[in-house]
Amino acid sequence: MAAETKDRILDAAERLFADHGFPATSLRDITNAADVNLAAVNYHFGSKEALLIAVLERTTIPVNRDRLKRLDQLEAAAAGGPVEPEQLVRAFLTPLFEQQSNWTEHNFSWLKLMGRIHTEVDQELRAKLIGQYETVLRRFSAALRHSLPQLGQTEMIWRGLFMIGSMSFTMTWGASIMVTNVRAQRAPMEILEELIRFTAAGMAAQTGKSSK
Amino acid sequence: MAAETKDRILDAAERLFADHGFPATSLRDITNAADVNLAAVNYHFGSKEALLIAVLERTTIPVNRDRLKRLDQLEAAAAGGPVEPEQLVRAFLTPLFEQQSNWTEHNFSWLKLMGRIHTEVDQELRAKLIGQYETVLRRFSAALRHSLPQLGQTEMIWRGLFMIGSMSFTMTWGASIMVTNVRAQRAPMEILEELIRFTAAGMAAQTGKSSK
DNA sequence: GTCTATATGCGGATAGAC
DNA sequence: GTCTATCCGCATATAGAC
Repeated sequence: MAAETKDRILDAAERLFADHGFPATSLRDITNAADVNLAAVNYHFGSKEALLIAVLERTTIPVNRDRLKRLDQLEAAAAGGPVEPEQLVRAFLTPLFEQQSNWTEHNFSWLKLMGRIHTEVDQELRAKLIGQYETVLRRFSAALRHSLPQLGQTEMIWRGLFMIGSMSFTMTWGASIMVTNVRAQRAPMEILEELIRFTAAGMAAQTGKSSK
Repeated sequence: MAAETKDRILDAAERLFADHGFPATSLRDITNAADVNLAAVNYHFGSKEALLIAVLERTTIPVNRDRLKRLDQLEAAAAGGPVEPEQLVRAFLTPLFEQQSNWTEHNFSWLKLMGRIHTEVDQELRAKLIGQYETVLRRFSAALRHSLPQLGQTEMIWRGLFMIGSMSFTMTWGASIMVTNVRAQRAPMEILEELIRFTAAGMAAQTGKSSK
């Protein structure tokens, strides 16, 4: 039953962290929801913070692996030439959405949690998590610079930030908005397509120096 | 000294909520930083949550007033015709950045806090805050539909969400990124211009049904 | 209005029985 | 591996002196 207990804790923690945030979620909330003993978290994971890391890595590792695989394929197909910016944006965003494709109010916890992480976790813990993204960010920004040579490096950094912001906010609030606003109803993959169109257009927008 | 105490609490709370988040900040942290007595918060504001609302409203009210004023001017100038989407995006985003134009690591608390609110505060409290935005959102989305008639209502909702995501994430993390990455150095008003270019391009991106 | 002292409860973590 | 019982600190909030 050991493995099952661990997974039940991970599932409950993922959902509760996503819904209420990390500091606002107690171990008692988690162990009650998972229907396991209070002491089990510290037995299996060591601490609340280590539990958070385990929850995140369960998904970030395969997502980032998939991102790099897609980028490899695009660059191989381009044979040294630039890749379409929209293809790069797509390769970066798609693995996230595929991770949890049945995106309903009660079934998109990891996405929502990842959205939260960017704004909620303290700097120190965040630094650990960002380490996992180093390769991904480096390779994608190099590819984008190649395909959008008119962009300066500073512009690239800021536009990348804007893109991650759209993505993260959408993951955090998208499902809630679909619940409260019937007009917003869309399948997750349609929302992904909307997000790709929006961010690809933003990334490729004219730079400040040229005139309209 | 009463008014001064209240303001000192508001200033300290704004900075600490922004840096560490609402649940992770204790009243002790706040009253120590403000150099006032622990009991002063409950005396002046009633509760920790009421203090948060006071901190937010100190800025949201003038910002939203300014947004509507700018929109009034644009619509008056357009005399019933559509307003350029970029002008609408500019009118929506500028008041925020002007609110705290000296944007350095330790001097952009309110922006950062507003970025956090979208992801950190629980649904119930957020609903109260969103009430203040109702008029603003309704009027801006009507104006955008007028100037981008090819967008369906659903697409408009999602693109608005993407825009708010970019804005919110930039406010939360922009200053930290400037500190850790020298290449990202920019004046706040230049970042605002970058954000306007990015989001205006995204809002105006071709819709899904048309071909590239 | 401002302070000290304190009520009361929840938090993470652990000791030790089974 | 799982449980109960408990430690101990910090949280918000308030009572009541000044």
